[in-house]
Amino acid sequence: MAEQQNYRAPRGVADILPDDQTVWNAVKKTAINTARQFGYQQIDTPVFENTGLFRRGVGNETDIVQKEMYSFDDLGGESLTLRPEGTAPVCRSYIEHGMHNLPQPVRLYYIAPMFRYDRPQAGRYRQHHQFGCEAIGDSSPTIDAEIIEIGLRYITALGLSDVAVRINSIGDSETRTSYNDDLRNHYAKYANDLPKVDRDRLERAPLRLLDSKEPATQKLSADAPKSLDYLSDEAQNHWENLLVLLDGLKTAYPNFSYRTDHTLVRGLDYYNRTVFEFEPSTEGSQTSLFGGGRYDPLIGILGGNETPGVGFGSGIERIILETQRQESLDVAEPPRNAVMVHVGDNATIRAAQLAAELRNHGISVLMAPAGKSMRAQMRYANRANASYAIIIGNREIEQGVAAVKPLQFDGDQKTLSLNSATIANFIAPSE
RNA sequence: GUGGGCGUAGUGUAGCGGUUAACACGUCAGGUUGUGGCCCUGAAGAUCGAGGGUUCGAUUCCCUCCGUCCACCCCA
Repeated sequence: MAEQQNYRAPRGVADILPDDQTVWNAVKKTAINTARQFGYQQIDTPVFENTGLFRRGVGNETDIVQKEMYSFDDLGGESLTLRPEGTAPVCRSYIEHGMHNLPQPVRLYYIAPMFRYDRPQAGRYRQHHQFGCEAIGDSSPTIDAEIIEIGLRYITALGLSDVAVRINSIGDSETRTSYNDDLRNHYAKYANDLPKVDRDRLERAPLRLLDSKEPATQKLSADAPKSLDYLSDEAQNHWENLLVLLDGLKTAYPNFSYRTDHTLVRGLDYYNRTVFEFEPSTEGSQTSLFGGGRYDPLIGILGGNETPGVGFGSGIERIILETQRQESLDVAEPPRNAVMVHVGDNATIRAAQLAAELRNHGISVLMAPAGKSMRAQMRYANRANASYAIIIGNREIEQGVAAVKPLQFDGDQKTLSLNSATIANFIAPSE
């Protein structure tokens, strides 16, 4: 009666299969080590939050909030949203747990799934994972530089090269208004020449005209007013100090260079002053590997005391794509210690017992499939990438021994007494 | 949300308006007496993405949907 349904993963989401896990783990480990090297501590926030957190935090007019959120009402009628980005939740947690009582700045990192209802394509998924860092409670440009340095170190540790760093300062909210007005006036003079996508943006988000991909608009952007010319004295000072600090990084990172780009703006409302983006110099569209900036207004917007913050997010999937494109990561699954080859009911029972004892010695042991021929089990051991085959048949049971055969290197098969300590001693423990 | 390419066994591919849809890898089983990797033999595995249409007949042509990839949008 019921139609048979073949389920597939929903659009834009993916399984991370066992063969993918080695790369994933290598990248995550690199991320964690890098963050720790800068004194950042891990934080995990819930996968869903109250919808209002993102409406207020990310900004109600942003594309993320307008059309990309997975929002739903729970059974109690509460509107919840699958986390589309990591900064607002971390700031919520900072406020909720009174982290202003900790030594400032509070340095936090996370590796977590993010959800955005978006049309999938290479490097863009409805569920993707971000490695992110947030430094909250310090307005000094040294922290801006630190956040960018984490990116450099991360990219370097992954063996990636040809990654371009662009930075800009979009100023403070006080100066942004007059900047936006001037920007709007600049483009408005040529409004009739603008493509309609950009004409729409003119009112709504003039900043976005700056990074428009439309050639007609780009031509106008070249001599558009620059946010850097509108900085308050304080923001100007912050910006200049940041550049000095970044120049200072060149001794530790000889290949590091950056470019200030007055067309760099970001799509989340909470940013002020410093914004930056890392992208590979190779062609492609979904290229932003690492991006972020300063968000001094955010904690206040979310109801906390005015507290400065700066951070970044970096997409794990995109990083993996890039390491594969550059073949910069050489990851291989290490061999397993041993596969237990056992023929005969008594041998199987004894082999299972021995395997359990060997695991007490820290050895990883895989049972070959029971009831199959010895040849089949040996083939299994080979495919399992095992260092040793431990062979137990009726002959071994009678003599109280086990045959131990090295599979990964040349060497003779040894007959050892059927004793876990003896065998464990012969096989090097996993660590 | 817009535009374009693609959709054949687990994976990667071939194929053609017409009888049993091919190949490689992988899987499973063998290659005599209990031992892997190479090699050899055999087997299983595909309603040719789904639905509809054109046709005597479609996996092959057309439409819709779904998925995927690319570009836009946006962003990580």
